Amino acid sequence: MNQIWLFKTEPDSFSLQDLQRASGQTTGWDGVRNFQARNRLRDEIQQGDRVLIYHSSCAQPAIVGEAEVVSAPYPDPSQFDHQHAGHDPRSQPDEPRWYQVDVRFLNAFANPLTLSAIKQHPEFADMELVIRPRLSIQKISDRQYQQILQLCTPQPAPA
DNA sequence: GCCAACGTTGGC
DNA sequence: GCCAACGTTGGC
Repeated sequence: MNQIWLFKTEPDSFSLQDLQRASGQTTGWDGVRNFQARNRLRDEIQQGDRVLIYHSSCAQPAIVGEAEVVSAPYPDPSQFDHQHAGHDPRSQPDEPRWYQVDVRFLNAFANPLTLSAIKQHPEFADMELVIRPRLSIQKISDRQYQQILQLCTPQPAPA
């Protein structure tokens, strides 16, 4: 059974549109440097899982679209790259500290679901986005996912 | 740009 | 293993 996740990204660094334009509409989701998020990437995420993409630290924080996990977890290569901001001197190739997966673009929502809208909906009160906003890899329940999809789909035009 | 919340580090 | 200091995140 595939799980649904929410990945946060700062659109100034890497946006959903960047993913859409990427080669094969796919990118390695590198740069996660938080242990709980790492544990989920390494131990729980599976190929085929669904990913909601969330834009943070921007004018309109919102869930903006969807992607799909298209690889198994593997060590984040940037941790070994001395030129890279994600370099971690404590990582050894035989004992990597940080992991990533590859994600492929699926779609951009016609109506992005803004954080302020999420906070206005009582049924989202237990979302990790609300109660643990700093965690960068979040779990989404099936029920939450269905509600999010409904809110992100264009509403029929008034008659 | 501010600042509150929170994760990580390191001395003891 | 505690906890103070420090760094980072991210909404506003």
